[in-house]
Parts: sequence; structure tokens; C-alpha cells
Amino acid sequence: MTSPAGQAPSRGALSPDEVVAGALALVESEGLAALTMRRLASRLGVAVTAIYWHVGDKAALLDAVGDRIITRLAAVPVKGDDPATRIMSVCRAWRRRLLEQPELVAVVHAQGRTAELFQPVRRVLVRELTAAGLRGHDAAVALQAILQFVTGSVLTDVQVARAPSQHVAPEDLWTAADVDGASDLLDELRHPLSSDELFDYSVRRLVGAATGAPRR
Amino acid sequence: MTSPAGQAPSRGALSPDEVVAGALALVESEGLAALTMRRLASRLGVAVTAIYWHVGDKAALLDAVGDRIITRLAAVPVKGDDPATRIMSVCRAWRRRLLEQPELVAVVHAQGRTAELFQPVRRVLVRELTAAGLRGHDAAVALQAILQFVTGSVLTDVQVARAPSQHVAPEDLWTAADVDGASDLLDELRHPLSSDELFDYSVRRLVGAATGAPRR
DNA sequence: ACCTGAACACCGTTCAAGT
DNA sequence: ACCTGAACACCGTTCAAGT
Repeated sequence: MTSPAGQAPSRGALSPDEVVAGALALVESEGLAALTMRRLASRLGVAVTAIYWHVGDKAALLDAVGDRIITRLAAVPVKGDDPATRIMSVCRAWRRRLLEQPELVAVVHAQGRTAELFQPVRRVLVRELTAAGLRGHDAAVALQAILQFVTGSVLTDVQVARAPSQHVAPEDLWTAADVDGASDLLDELRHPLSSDELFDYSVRRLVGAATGAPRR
Repeated sequence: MTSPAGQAPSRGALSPDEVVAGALALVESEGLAALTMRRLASRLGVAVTAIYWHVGDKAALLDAVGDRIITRLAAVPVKGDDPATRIMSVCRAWRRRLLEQPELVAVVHAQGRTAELFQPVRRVLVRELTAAGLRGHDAAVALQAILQFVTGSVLTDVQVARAPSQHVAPEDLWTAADVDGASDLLDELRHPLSSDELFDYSVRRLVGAATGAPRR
């Protein structure tokens, strides 16, 4: 983690930290696919094998890069007065933050560490749901439902942002036969809500279900 | 698409269909990572370059494989009497079906064609939501909300199934500080609902919100 | 302790050449 | 029309060798 006590790094010496930082910079600027051992080495101005000495093989490198990404994205700003507002706000801000860096999300997701990435939001949500009066099992279930939705929304949109050219836009797949001739519905389906609007709508529903008035 | 009219394929001749079928079989048996042009060629008993002649480069091959996967998974069984039950049933069956073949889902997702893959469920859902009395904008919004959740659930669990070893189980990340000392909640968080239970619970809520009694 | 160079087994892709 | 073989530019990884 830290460098040897009191020992200044000698001129031009390579540290594990520098290697990982270089890898992260490479992913940010050119995408996950551009992160190869050889390209990273030439970027760092060393032989490929130096990377192996400092951080290990590519799996180890990706692990370390994943750690850094998860740490960097951890801060979650919360705004609003009542719990429902605060929950909406944190979900929205978190989603927007992740969508700004789709390649970083892809790194973490490819490692199967998505749940770990979302842990900061989980902490905030559990606090807000408790503040909203939910206890025990109810709180745990509501938390997971909301989180599942947010995760899904992010993963979907991240992939759309990363996919070079969307094959067929889903809104073009609808035909009149699908809607039994209800042309107003067809119109709606062909001009769907933006991801942002849909996200707002759905989280609001799940939040409402969790914190709103009793349901019967 | 079809072979030349009335012309029986000569003995041992390679067709685009055979190439794509071989690729799909390779993905099913050994995973997406095992699908390389060279391995496929040796599996088919031809030189690598024969693939290029029949279907083109790797992107074209993946395209064709994606088409096949989407077609094969298209059938959606619907059960139940009332719309809400039918919606639950189709979502659950669809999810279970996709989770049986995580590598196939991964192929389609990597191509950014997830929305296309989910189109059959979209068709069923729009029919059932209409039957439930939802019209126009309301139906379109409810459809997208439910679909977003199902998609997210599938993508999350597919990646968990594919990731060789989960890094840290998210339920181990909780500490007493996160829950303000509410130890019953901590217990719940550490033993969360299974993906199946959570899925049922959440879709039920979204379906209820869409088709249930008026909300105020 | 730290780093290099050569080597190996893999990739995807192109192209001239065969039948 | 259909297929092969050689070649090119890339991968990740190992290992002996240098300082």
C-alpha cells in the first residue's frame, strides 16, 4: 500500500501505484479494450515484464484498477429534506455519475464486482429508508428492490453508451399488430420516455411503495 | 439466407449456416471467450480463412450468432387468468430461461442488442397491460418500468453466473455502523432475499402500481 | 531488488495462390 | 465458387539474463 518508510523513490523508479494509475488513465482515455499489457508498458516507458514484477498478471492488474475505480466513485452526495426526496436525489446523482464514465463501470462489471461498486449507495439508502420509518425485513427488501432497479438502469445505459452502433433501436420494432391497432399507444411506444424520465418515474414508484401511505 | 434453389449441397461443402451453428455450439459448450476464429475453424475441420469467405470477419460472425440467439429465445409462454398474474408469470419464466444460458445473453448484451432480445416480452407485456385497462402514455410508461427492472435483474444475475469467483459477497460488507445499531436490520441485510424472491417482490410492486387500485 | 530481451503459444485479418 | 497456406501485426505470459 504505502512506499517503504522514509525512502524517497529513486529517479525514474516504477511503483505499483504508477502502473495502476497508468492503466486507469489508459482505460479512461481509450476504453477498456485499449488496456493491454504491452500498450500500458510502452505508455509507462518500460518493458512489458516490468508490469509483471510490480503488480502481477493482467487479472491482478484489473483487480487493482477495479479497487481504484470503486474507491474513486464512492462519494455520494445527498440532497433534499424528506427521505423520499433524498432517495430520489441520491439515485439520480449516482446514476448520472456512473454514466459519465461507462468504461470504468464496464471494468468493474466485467469483474463481477458491480454489487461492491454500489455499496456506497446501499449505505445511504439503508439510512434513508430507516429514517422513513421502515424496519427490519421491510427495509431490507425495499432497499434491494430500489437498488436492483438502479443497477439495471445503469448497466443497460452503460452498454448503450459503449456499443459503437446500436443495431436496431427498439422503438422501431413496433408494428400496428402489436398494439391491436391502438395508434396512440403505438405513438407512445415509438417515442418512449428518455432514460432519465423513466428512471425518475420508476424509482419514484418503488420509493413511494416503500415510504408512501399504506397501500390498502 | 436460403441455399441456391433446388441445389443439394455437395458432400462436405461448408455453408454459412453450418459456420454460425458451429459458433453457437462453441459458445454454448465452452463460453463466449472460447469463440475464436481459429478454434471454430478447427472445430469445423476447415482453414480459418474459409470462415471469412462464408460469413465475413468476427463482427459479422457475432452478428449472425446474435440473430440466432434472439430468434431461438423468442418464444415466451404465458400462463394465468388475470393480467397481473400473467405478467408475473411471463417475467418469471423469461428470466429463468435467460439465466439458464448466461453465455448466450452475454453475446447479445456485448453487441448492445439487449433491447432487441427483450422485444418478445415487450410484446406480451403491452398486450397484458392493455388488457389490464392501461392506455396510451400510462401503458407505455408502465411497460418500460417493468421491462427495465426485468432487464436489470437478468443482467446482474447473468454476470454473477459468469464471473468465475465473486470478489466479495455484498452481504459481507455491512457493519453495525451502517445501520445505527439496529441489529435486526443488520441480520436482514446479511441474509438478503434470493434473487428469485426479490424479483417476485419487485415485479409484483411494479405490476401492482400499474394495474392495481388507484393510488390515491 | 528491479528491469530487459527473447521466446512461446495464442489472437484476427489479408492476400496470393490453388482447384 | 470455394478453400488453403503463408504472412503480418497484435495479444498474454514465462524465463533466463543482466545490473
